[in-house]
Amino acid sequence: MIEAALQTLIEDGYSGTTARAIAARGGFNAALIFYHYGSVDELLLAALDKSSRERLARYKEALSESGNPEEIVRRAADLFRQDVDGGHVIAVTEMIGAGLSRPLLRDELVAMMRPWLELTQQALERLLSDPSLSGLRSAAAPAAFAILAGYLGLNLLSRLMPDLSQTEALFRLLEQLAQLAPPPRD
Amino acid sequence: MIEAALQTLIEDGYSGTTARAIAARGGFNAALIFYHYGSVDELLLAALDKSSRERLARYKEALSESGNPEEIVRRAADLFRQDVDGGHVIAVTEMIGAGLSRPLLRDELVAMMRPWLELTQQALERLLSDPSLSGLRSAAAPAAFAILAGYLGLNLLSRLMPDLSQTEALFRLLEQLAQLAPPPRD
Amino acid sequence: MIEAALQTLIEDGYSGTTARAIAARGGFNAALIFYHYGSVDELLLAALDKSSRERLARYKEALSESGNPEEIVRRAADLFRQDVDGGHVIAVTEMIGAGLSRPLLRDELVAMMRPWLELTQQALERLLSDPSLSGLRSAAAPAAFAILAGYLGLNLLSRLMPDLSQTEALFRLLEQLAQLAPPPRD
Amino acid sequence: MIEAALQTLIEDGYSGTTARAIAARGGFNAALIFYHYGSVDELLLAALDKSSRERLARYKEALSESGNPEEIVRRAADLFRQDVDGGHVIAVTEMIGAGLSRPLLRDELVAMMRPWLELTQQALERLLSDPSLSGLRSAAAPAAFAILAGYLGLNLLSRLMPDLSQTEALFRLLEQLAQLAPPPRD
DNA sequence: CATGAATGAGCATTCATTCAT
DNA sequence: TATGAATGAATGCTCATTCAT
Repeated sequence: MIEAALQTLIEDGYSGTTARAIAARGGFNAALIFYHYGSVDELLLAALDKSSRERLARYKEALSESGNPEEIVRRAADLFRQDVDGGHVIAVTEMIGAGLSRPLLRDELVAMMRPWLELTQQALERLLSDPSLSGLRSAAAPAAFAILAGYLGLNLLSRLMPDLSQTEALFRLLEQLAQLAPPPRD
Repeated sequence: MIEAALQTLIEDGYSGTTARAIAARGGFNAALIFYHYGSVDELLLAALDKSSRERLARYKEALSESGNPEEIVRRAADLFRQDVDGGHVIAVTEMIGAGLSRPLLRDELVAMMRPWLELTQQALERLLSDPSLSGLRSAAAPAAFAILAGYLGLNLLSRLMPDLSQTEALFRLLEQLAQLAPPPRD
Repeated sequence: MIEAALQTLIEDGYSGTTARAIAARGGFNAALIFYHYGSVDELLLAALDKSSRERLARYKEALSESGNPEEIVRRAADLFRQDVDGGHVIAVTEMIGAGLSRPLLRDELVAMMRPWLELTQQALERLLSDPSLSGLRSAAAPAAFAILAGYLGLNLLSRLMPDLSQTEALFRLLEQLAQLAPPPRD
Repeated sequence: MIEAALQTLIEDGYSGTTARAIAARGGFNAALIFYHYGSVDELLLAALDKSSRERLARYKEALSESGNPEEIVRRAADLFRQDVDGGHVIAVTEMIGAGLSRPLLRDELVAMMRPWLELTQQALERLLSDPSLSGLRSAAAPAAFAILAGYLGLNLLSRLMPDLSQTEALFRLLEQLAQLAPPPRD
């Protein structure tokens, strides 16, 4: 059910994700959605939450494994590629777009995004922990925000104009930049 | 009419931007939308196009005025702030979200985004024209793409979670980074 | 539901047979039409199909019962009178008029008319089976077509100008003509 | 204007014959229809009336020219073919279908049909004027009604199912039958 | 005469949601 | 737990008609 909701969200967009469309994809009765989740939005939120948790766990693992900055960037980029290909990012983006003008949705989405912000910020702080970079330490919070924003925006643009997408070139660029960073000490 | 459409798009999101909602805001009959534009989407596209052109012109002007990188970043940041406050970016983002699963919409939106991509890339190429940065010259295209993506993502996140927004800190960070860049020679 | 659709078609014509008009007559919600039939036209087609089948069965029975030509004509005329009074023919005619410029409708209507053409042709061939009429045998197909056309046209005209209708006189005439035909042999 | 109305009626059916559609075909402003005719239906009626008069005159001429029954049938059949091909009959039929449930339309249409009924009846009476056919003289009125009905019904069916149409075979049959009739005496 | 713009009513259709079973 | 049927409120869109110019 959650799977069907997510897939519909990814393929048909928020406005195409009707109770009937989800039910048709999942092969169950549309009324079940209301029986189990109360509303379409709540099912969508539950689906997104599950997907978010699972992916967050994988990112945590990838970032916690030791390695030099270059490797970390590469691992994160790999995960990002998987997420983009799997449509997970688009699902988040669709919900955010819809949630902007729906306070209830928004609050839930914010709660869902928070751990991502924290994870990113921690990862950055670790990268910037080298004494030579102490001047950049205060940049961790805004940079984390920017990375998350880029994560969404990049996916949005890549989907909109796949022909002009520069996402791959961008990842290679980031990997090069990461080589300039000092290796972790731990 | 275009004004009413844009405002509705900004305040109520794409799915809330119905012909009747636009008409109510603008104080005219909903049928007029179809008389003049044929469909709601076409009105929205026309509105977005107008808004996009106007803003693009202002950015072009701001970027073409001479100045060191720091000033250019500051001017661009000022424009971005205005756009975010005015909701222009959110209008684009809403349309992109909607256009993802609507090929007709998508094509028009891509055409609308292209000049922005070009403008950004040209500006970057000028910034990177200093011989000392020749190694980064090939980065202009992916970086332009990333900047546009950040432009959208940042606005999306800022709207979603205004309390956690780091946009201002980010701009200050960028201005600091810009100080490191070599000044233009011309 | 089918009943309400048919009655509305008969009384209000094709263009008056809106989902709301049908629902109002039947005392149910208009959305039900789309839930069960997908579209107004499909409901109309289903209604017409049911009516057509039922009446076809009755004609088949009436024509298969033995009797001399005069009796057969009389039985057919009786059925025709019932159909005209019940409005069944007008329902068909309205749909045909509408189907002329709607390919999908037309195909279904043609399929619905075919068995009538066949039944009429078979009945005529039986009437013309007498050796003395062998010269007319090839007339069965065009005559069947003409009879069906007359069936529709007569009803159309009778409805349009009931005061000038000569349908009854026509039936009496046909019965007289039938007396001239040789009785069946079997 | 009248031409555009007629063509639209023929090609798009009554329900497709909107003020806009007529205006688009004729290349004039839709409001003109209301300025000159008051309503779409009135324009349609005027168009039909003009067409009816013109064709009636031609039939009158064809039937009044001397000739044996066979020739008369052939001339009438030729005119019928022209009318069917030109769509004139379909225009009448569409209007009749629409007029059935619109009393105002109906009255006008009846007035328009009357001279056709009279013409047909007179032609029949002339054909039946031979003393040997005195028994059939009372058949002229119902037969005229039947012929008019067949005229409409045949065209309706021919348009609906052109592949199965037997109209041509029917005309040949009628011409053969006409050979059996006694030649006129005049 | 002619037109572009405007309007209110109406239409097919869809949707989230409810409810009896 | 699950479902088919039902409903009221929307939605995009079209239409005949009007009106100011």
